Amino acid sequence: MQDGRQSWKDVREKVYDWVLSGRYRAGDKLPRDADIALELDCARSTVQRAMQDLSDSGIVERRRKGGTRVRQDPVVRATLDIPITRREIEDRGGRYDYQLIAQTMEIPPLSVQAAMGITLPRDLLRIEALHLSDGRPYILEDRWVCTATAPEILDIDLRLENANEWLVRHKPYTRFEVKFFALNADARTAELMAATPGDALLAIERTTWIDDAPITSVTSITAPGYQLLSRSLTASK
Amino acid sequence: MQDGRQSWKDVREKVYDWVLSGRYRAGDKLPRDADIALELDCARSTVQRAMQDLSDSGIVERRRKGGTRVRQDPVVRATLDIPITRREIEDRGGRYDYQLIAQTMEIPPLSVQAAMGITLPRDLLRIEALHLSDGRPYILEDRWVCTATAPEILDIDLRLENANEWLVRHKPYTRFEVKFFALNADARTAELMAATPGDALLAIERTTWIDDAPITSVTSITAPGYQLLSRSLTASK
DNA sequence: ATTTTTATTATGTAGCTACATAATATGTCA
DNA sequence: TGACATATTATGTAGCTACATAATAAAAAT
Repeated sequence: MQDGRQSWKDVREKVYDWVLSGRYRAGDKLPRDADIALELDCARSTVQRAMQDLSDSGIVERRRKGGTRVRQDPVVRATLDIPITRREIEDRGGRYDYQLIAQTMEIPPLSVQAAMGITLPRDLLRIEALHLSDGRPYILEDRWVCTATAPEILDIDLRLENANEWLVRHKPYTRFEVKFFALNADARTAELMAATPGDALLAIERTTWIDDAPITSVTSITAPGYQLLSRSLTASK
Repeated sequence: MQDGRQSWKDVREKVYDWVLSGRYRAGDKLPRDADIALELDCARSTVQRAMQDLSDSGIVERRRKGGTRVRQDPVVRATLDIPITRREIEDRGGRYDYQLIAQTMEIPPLSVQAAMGITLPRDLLRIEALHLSDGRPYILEDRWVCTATAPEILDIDLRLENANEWLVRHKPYTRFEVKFFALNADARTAELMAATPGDALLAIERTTWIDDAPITSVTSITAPGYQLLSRSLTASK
């Protein structure tokens, strides 16, 4: 960085220090960007970038003409990376295995229809598969694929190729939703996951669309003890 | 927007369309920003902003001198807003109630010490409290507060004032971590939450620091059926 | 007094330039 | 040939200007 110059990250930190030190408290109005720029001796565009980031992080609220205020009820905004399962395992140094359990054409249950936003019921491709880490069950996935949106998947041999990875490479999406919840392992899940029936398992449901057409909805049931961690934010980037 | 001008969001959409259409596939190298700017007739800075956003979303990878490539293994990057419980309930039109269960000074278990990064065990303030929605148990929180970092909390009457809200207003943090997992309700939790022992419950553990000093670590056990949803990303902003 | 219109103001954004930075490619010397 | 120094290149960032946009405040009209 050049001498007299300072990064927008420095500006963000300085402004946030004002909040930390109590110079500005929850609900207080901050000076306008131009005045902050003057005080910190930098360009308004630099302040703008810093304030935008503080706004993205949920620390301040900005309104045109209204100015910038410290948020009353700061939300905790966490960013989660949900990697491809194979990578998640291999990055930890584990051995990844994939096992197709079942592949059928079925009319999905109402819960899946709702998640995908489907109105008239139609046969979808259902794939049940097991992801293993070092030979142990890691994630049990129950996937529904809309063959109207992704007909090419019917030509794939899903015993050899992983549906998740094929979709992620060949069917980029424009929108997605993720849902987290806990469920008790039923007898079949417990057997497949080498768990005890009744065990509390973390489930992650993901649905993707290309524009308004649903591509796939998958519920990943994780092995007992699985934990999902956020990437630390706020001071990072 | 002025006539000839186009937003960086338009540029992002156009470039993403190239990925969707297959003009550039996973692993392919995209033209340099300057050339894209020429093709789309806009400034390089606009392309830079668009590409930065695609990079943030996990769609492309950028490296100085190396250029920009479509990611091989796109990660699903979800953003979660974890609001203050009172707001979460009131925003849905519910009635919020808060109930302090216990307040003690204790040496925390190893798991909490680990989460906070504490080396030498010391008495911390432990708060157990129940958040209710329309009179029904909603979240059971088990909180540990580092009284060295936040001594002022000892002057607060926690029967009247909610520890979470007090901390969030008076102890802004510079770093935090979130962890999600599932657990089976034990007898005591089941009783407090009006659940059945063994029920699978979603738990959210949050720890905050100011610089390197831990402030608080809280495990929020949610009521049966609780679901956590992501804010939809990618096409938004 | 109330509604409507107009001015004002703070943030938002695009384009430009100049330079920093990091990674790679090239060239030089032993 | 291999190690090291140097040049090149694409992205990253700060500062500037100009104008857009939205929200509010002030003024005018009913």
